[in-house]
Amino acid sequence: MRYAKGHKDGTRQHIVEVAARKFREEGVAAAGIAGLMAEAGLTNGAFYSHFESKEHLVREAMAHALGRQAALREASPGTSEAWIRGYLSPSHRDGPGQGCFTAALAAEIARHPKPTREAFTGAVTGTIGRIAAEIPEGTPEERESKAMAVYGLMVGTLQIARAVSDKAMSDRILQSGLETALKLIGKA
Amino acid sequence: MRYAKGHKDGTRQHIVEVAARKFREEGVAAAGIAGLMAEAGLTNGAFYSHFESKEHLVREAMAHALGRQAALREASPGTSEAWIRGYLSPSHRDGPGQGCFTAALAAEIARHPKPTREAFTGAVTGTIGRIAAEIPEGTPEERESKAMAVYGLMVGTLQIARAVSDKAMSDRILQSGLETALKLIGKA
DNA sequence: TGTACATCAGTGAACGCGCGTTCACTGATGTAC
DNA sequence: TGTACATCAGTGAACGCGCGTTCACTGATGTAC
Repeated sequence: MRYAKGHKDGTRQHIVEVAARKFREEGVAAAGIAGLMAEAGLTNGAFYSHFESKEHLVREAMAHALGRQAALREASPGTSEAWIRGYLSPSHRDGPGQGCFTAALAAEIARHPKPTREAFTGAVTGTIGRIAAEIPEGTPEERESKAMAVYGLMVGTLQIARAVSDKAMSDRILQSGLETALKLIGKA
Repeated sequence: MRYAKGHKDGTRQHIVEVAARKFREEGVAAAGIAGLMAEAGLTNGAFYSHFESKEHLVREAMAHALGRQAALREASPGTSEAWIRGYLSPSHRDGPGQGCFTAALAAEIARHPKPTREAFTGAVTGTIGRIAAEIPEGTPEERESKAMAVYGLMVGTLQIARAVSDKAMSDRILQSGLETALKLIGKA
């Protein structure tokens, strides 16, 4: 068969989306090429006509996931509170595949090559900037500092809530993180 | 050769220590049995006369690392501030092998079988309890809630500081997390 | 219009490798007689 | 005291398996003449 114009770009995009989900769900190391391609409806061999290596796909999947999150935030600014409530919610905890890339994979990204970590750094800088922009009081430095702490709190809290086996305790952890996060940005 | 009494226990303990370090440094999935045993000065075959499976070693290594951290904290109570300063320091960021197990592996633990997550839950409960005990004000519930948020902040902040490729930014993230954490426990 | 060839996204078998796990074996020592 | 056997921590080769990656091939379509 021959393919319509833009077909290959579409396929590539589809692989990136599947990867972005599977990496967050299973971890980068645990998600293999063959399984990924099968879920995208292709065979393993096609992978290397789209990407140079698995590491390059990691970069693209990360850019996709982080970019999507940024776009969603930009689309509805001034709603830090709603964003934080969604972030520290049971449904985000229970659905890592469509959730925060940082919470799912920061520890693993820390062990990846520098180009991957550089791409990550750019996205984190953006996220912190967006949080800082909505903090009502303080100098720019104070607001950036607070935004960093709030983001750290959100990421760590979500991770601990995911790792803990006791549901009631997990819920309390989310709730506690939420209250403190809102207090820090001056919304409670 | 025949071995002295207690020799096998010593060997086992040594394997657990090596594993606790390598898991934190490389991740559980990326640290293999053969490499682990070689670093412990043994060959791969000996592993299964000490442990039932890799997953059982994960549990033991986690208990070891988390227990050690708890013991260190108990040995010098009333020094939350010093503990938090050490936690959110460049040297902790740069030495995950001897550092916080949660920050290094929480996301991976979340994908492990329930018994592993249950052991993790117990340790986290203890850590939160110790932080809560040193918060000066509030009802027990309020102090537990604050302790959960502080621990989440510490874990997330350390992870982001580790993943980011820009050293200056990483330092600022640690510093910001530190200031806010101290403020939350009423020490600044 | 008909034929020969170029294009190219995707197939699927194979590569070497390291994984977790198993197992027959080693060899130094302790014990029984 | 000397010999035969039991014990057992550790060795190292091998198991099947899935990994990331390579590559010869397929087959539908577009293009040239």
